[in-house]
Amino acid sequence: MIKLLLAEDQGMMRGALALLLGLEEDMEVVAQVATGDAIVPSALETGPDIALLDIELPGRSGLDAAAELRERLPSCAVLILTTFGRPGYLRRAMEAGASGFLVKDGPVEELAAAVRRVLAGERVIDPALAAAALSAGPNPLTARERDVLSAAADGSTVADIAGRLHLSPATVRNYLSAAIGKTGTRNRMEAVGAARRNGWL
Amino acid sequence: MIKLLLAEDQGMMRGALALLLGLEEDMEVVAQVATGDAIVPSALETGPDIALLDIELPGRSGLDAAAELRERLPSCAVLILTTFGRPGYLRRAMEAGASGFLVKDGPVEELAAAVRRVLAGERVIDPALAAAALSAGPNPLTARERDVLSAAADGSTVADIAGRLHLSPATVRNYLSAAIGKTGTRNRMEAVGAARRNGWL
DNA sequence: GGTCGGCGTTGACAAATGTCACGGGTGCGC
DNA sequence: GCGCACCCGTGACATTTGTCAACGCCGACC
Repeated sequence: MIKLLLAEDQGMMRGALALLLGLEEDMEVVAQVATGDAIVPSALETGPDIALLDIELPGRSGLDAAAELRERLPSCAVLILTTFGRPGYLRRAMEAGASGFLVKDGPVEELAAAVRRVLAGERVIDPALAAAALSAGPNPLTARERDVLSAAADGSTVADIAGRLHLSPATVRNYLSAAIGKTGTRNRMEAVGAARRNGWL
Repeated sequence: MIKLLLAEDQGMMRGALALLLGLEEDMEVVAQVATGDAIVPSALETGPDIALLDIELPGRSGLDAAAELRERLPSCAVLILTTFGRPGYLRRAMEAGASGFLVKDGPVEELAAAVRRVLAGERVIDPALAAAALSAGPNPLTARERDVLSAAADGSTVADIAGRLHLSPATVRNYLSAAIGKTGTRNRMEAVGAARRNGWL
C-alpha cells in the first residue's frame, strides 16, 4: 500500500485529488495539509512513502519544505505538483531533492502514473519543461537583489523598501537597477514580471 | 438526470471535477471545455441544465460567456466556480445572470450540493463574500480608466500605452492619475494590485 | 436650454525612478 | 597575497511618473 501526503491550498483541488487517489487500490492518502508549515510535522507523524507538494502555499514554500523533508525523512519521495511550469521552480525542485515535477495541466490519469513511476525509481519531468529550464539558465539575481525585488513586487516605493530592509534608499535603487539590467527589462514592474515568469522570485 | 457543462482551464482540476461529479447517480458531465470561447458553442450543441464556469480562462472571460449563455440558452443555469472571491467578480456574475458563485476553497462536497440547490431555484453565494461585495461598492473606474490601467498592468511605460491606445501621453498619465486617486493608492503598481484584488480589472 | 459626467488634450511643476561612477567593506578560491 | 564577487553606501544626472489647472467636445438627463 502506497502511503501519500497531499499538500495543496485550494480546498476543492485537494479534496478532489484525495478522493481520486484514494480510489486506486494500492494507494492511501494518509495526510492532507493546506499550508507549507504543516508539511514536515505531518510527514514525520504519518510517515508517507511519497509527498505531493504544491509550491505556492501559505506560510512556507513547498520547495523549502521539500528540502527539509528530504533531509529529515529520506524514505519519503517528493513529487512537486504545481500550477506554473516556471524554469526556476523546476531547477530549485531538483536541487531540493524532488523526484518529479508535474504541472496541473494535463490529464488526472498522469498523476497516479507519476506516483508509481517515482516509487519505481524513475524521475518524472515534462521534457519540454526540462528543455526550457536548461535554456533559461540559472537565476542571475543575487540574494539581495531578490530580496529587494520581492519587496518591490507589491508596489512599494523605494523609501518603503529601504525602511523594511534597513537599507539606504540609494542602495535600494542600485539593487533595483541591477535587477532591471539582469532581467533585460525597462523598469521594476517588468523586472518583477520577468522574475516571476522564470521562477526567480 | 442533470446534464452538466464544465469550463475550467487547468486540466487536472477539470478532469478531477468531471470524474467526481460523474460519480453522482443523478449527474452527467455532457461537455468539458478549457477555453472561454468554447463555452457557448458547446452549450448550444449539448444543451446542459447547468454550466460550471471558471472566470479566468484563456480566450474569453467566463463572465462574458455567462452573459451570452443566459441570453441564448435561458434553460441553462450558470454557476460560477472561481479561485478568487473578488467582490467585483461576484457583482459582475450576478449582473450576468449567474445563479451561484462558489470559490475553489471549501470542500468538494459543496459542489454537488450547490448544483442541486441551484437547480432547485436557490441562489448559492458565500455570505461573507456577499457582504464584502456590498461593502466594497461598485467599480469606481470609468471604461477608459480600466483600459489604461489594464494596459499598464504588465509594466508598460506611458509612451507604450499611449501608442497602443492611440492616445496622447499626457492623457494616459491623467487617466492613470485618476485611477490611482480612485483606488486610494500611491502609484500605478499599487493601483493595478488594488483593482485586481477587487475584480475591477 | 442648461448642467453634468465622461472623453481627449495641453502645459507646467514636484517627486520618484533609473543610471552611472565611485568608494569601502567582507569573504572566498586560487 | 591577489583577484573576484557580493554587500552597502554616496552623489550627480536624465528620465519618467504623478499632480493640478485649464480647455473644448460630446451625449445624457432634467
